Amino acid sequence: MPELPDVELFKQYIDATSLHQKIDTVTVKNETILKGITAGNLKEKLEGKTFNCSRRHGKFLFVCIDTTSWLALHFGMTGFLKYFKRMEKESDHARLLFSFTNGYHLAYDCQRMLGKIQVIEDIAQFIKKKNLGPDPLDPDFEIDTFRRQLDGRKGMIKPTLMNQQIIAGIGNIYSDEILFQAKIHPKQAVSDLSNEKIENLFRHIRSVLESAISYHADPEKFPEWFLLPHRHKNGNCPKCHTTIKKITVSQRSSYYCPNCQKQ
DNA sequence: ACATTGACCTGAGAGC
DNA sequence: TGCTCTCAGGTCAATG
Repeated sequence: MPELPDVELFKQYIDATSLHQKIDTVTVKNETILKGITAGNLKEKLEGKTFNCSRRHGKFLFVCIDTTSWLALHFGMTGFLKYFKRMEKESDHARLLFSFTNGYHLAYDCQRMLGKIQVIEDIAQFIKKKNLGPDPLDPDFEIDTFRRQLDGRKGMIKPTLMNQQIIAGIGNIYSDEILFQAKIHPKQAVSDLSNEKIENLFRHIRSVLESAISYHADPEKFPEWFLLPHRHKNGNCPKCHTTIKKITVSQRSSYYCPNCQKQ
């Protein structure tokens, strides 16, 4: 689930539920999701503190603890957050639990444990160290930046869009949606894209991600012209009704319309 | 420097 | 019912 739109919604969720609440206890249920910090040190670092603000870059969510530290959350393939009061409402794979003094809890749930939580000192430094590309919803991300990022690339467009070092936040699902809206075949070589195609692609990156957030990243609420609700076996293209095709592109399944997205 | 591959995890669902 | 196999929206290190 967690690509940029999902993580943006997690941010809104944490802002609406967990900011400005005193953390009473931190329970680490599975230490594998911690990176660079032990359960004991994390407890020590957080208990008695308050989450004051949050930020997002690509698929990372940052929650500030104090002036010199942030909690950096990554959700892997199956991570999400859940805020609840009664313990029987706790989700099945809660790996980390923040219990606030108001009696509520915030769980970090991650079934496959591919997500990671760490404590960092500086977001800009973290982004630089990971070599993350620009966030496509950042107002400073403009067409010229995008062109520069694609310059010299020889690979296929889909894996390029999913490369976090080129643009941060797009995964398997939304790359399919963006390419569908931009009418580009997932295997199209980046070097073969015309200027016009690149501009069009740039526009669709923003519009798809923004729309997805506004529809709560829920395929059931997506408008009819989205590919996502039809992105399955025997699905039909919402534009021309051709049967959606499934292929493998760099080891990930890709769905596209063979009529609208010609190579 | 860039592109591609396999490994890392767990569990749901399909097929037998 | 129970077993096995495949697949899943993530990255990362190692290889060509």
